[in-house]
Amino acid sequence: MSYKRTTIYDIAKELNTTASTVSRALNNDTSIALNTRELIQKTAERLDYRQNRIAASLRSGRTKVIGVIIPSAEINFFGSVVHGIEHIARREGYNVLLFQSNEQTSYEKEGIEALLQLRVDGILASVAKETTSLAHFAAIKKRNIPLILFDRASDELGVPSVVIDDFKGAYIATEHLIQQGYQRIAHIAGQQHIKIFNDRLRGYVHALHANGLPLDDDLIQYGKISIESGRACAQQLLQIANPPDAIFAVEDFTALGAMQAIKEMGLGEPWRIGLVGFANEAFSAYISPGLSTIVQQTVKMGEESAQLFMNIVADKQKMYVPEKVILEPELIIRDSSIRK
Amino acid sequence: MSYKRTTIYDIAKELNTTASTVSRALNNDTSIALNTRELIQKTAERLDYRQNRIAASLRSGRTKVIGVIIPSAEINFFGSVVHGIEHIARREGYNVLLFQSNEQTSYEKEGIEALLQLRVDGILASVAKETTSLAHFAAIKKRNIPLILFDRASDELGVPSVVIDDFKGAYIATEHLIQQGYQRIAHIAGQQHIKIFNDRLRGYVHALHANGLPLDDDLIQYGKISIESGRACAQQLLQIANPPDAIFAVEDFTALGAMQAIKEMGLGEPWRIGLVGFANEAFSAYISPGLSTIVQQTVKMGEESAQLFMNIVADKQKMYVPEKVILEPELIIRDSSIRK
DNA sequence: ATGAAAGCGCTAACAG
DNA sequence: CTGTTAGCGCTTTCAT
Repeated sequence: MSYKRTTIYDIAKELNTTASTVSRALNNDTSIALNTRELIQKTAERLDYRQNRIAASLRSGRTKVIGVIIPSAEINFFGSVVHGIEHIARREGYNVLLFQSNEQTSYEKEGIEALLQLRVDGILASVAKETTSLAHFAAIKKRNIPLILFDRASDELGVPSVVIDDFKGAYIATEHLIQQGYQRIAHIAGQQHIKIFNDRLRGYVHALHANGLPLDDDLIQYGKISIESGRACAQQLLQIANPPDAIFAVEDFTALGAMQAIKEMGLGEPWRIGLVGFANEAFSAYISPGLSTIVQQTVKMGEESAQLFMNIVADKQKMYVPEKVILEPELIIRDSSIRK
Repeated sequence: MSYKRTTIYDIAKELNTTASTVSRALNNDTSIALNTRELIQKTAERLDYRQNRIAASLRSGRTKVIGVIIPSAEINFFGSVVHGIEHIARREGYNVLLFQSNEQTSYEKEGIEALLQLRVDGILASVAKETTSLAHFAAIKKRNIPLILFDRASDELGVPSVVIDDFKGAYIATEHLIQQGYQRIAHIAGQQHIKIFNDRLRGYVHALHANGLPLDDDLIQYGKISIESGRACAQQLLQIANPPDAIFAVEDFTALGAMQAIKEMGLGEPWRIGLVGFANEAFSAYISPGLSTIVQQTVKMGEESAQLFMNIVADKQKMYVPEKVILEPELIIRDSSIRK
């Protein structure tokens, strides 16, 4: 007693018409008389019909599915971006197929491979940290599948992208510390092969220059996006002969590690060492002291990415004139950087 | 100059053989001679061939895609569960299609509809908070598509499920507070139409009984999973004539709100009012005092869910003898519940 | 406004 | 071990 799926032929038979008429009616083709259209749609519902999109895709060549590759759904940032993508996708009748690369190039390749096999209509991606060569992404472009990069983007491929102005974010974070009266501001930097982390380093340097503060190499530690790395880098920084009185960390997790180090080293009231992070992770508002940080317009980022895709679908031309959307970062001031 | 995709016919023509041989070779069918198999595979690679899974699915009736419906990817818990699902799915050659219901029944229905249209081979889902009737899930079962529920499950549908032993989690959380010497332990409960929240309430009540403590209705506040609700409920509790000396909150966000209320009301050292949450959210380890809480085996939950699906695929029978996997919760003790 | 017919690319009987 | 053939369910030209 296996369940027999209703097809357009069943509906056609029921109503003494043909599959093509049924197909047209269900797609609301205006060349079908309104009353037959309505009759067919009602019958479809009665028979619990559901379009077989596999068959439709095979025939039409379009799947109405967008593939999205993110490093990890567990990072709040990407979760919100996906929300934004889904918002626009849903509105335009697309479904979103999500892939996590776990920051690994091998998974990233697998994901691209799978999405290409599934014949998704487009791919939106944020590059894994481990990834250095973008050759596997070039394969997407080669096949004329629209590709949009967000956040961890690159100009190398010549595809549209949506990014935050990381330079500016770092700049305003650093400048905020300067305005609070901190004098020796350190920076815990991220992996420099990743553009956004390099942008943040440069933003930091520029803010110092613009405000007449000297750049001291001893005040820059190269770490990673992790609590452990943040703690280790902060310990290094606070041990030097002429230690910093504030730290701008490349990311909130790094900042959290730094905060733990500051507390552990018993350097007095937390604000003694000013601290600003980047990303506004879920925990940043809840720790004490609250962590000052840079908010990124994550949902907007997703929406803009999806919109760029829709633009390409509407006008293939656009793929070849890659648009670049740059979103504004914003500073959230919490207790970790308020000097008393 | 549009890109022409390579098909098995192109490969067949190239090698003077037929599509079926090519198809078999690419699927590593051992009935094809090893050398022809290798030759075909090499040629496929050379021609940059990628299987059209749309066509394969249409023909075979299987898509090798599992649909997963979660309330939100932004909740850490579900992010990890998805990791677990992907782990098993990948191993078995399946892809995972993720849908977020945003805790809304309407999106949940849309998601199910979309997944059914896409003819996914199975659906794994966690029910939205807003959802009261499971009729739309019944539609999946009716179509003989394997359905597995995880975490927010229900026995009503008679489908396999994977859940945490919430009763036990609440029990050990409460008992831990008792063992620390707290005497008047309050509970901030969640929405009672959701089974897991009711289980937690019952676990709390049982632990009191088992340890000879009286049950006081004044010590139970009904709230929601949110910081605001946690704060409001805690304020209520701490204002009564004979206030509690400890609180077991239904979830970490609720506990966080309660912690804020305790701090704001200036009730002395944080541990004066013992506090335990549930879920081990990302922030719980980082706030101060660190929040004691119940860890759930999230990745395991995903793996078990996917495994249940694989079992059904291997043996259709299983769907009708719904298995239920119950995972053990574990207590993490942090400063918020250590009495000095 | 509707019907007839072809075919998207693949898999799977069946045949040999 | 390989080839022949049919068809999954839909869309879409072409015809009427």
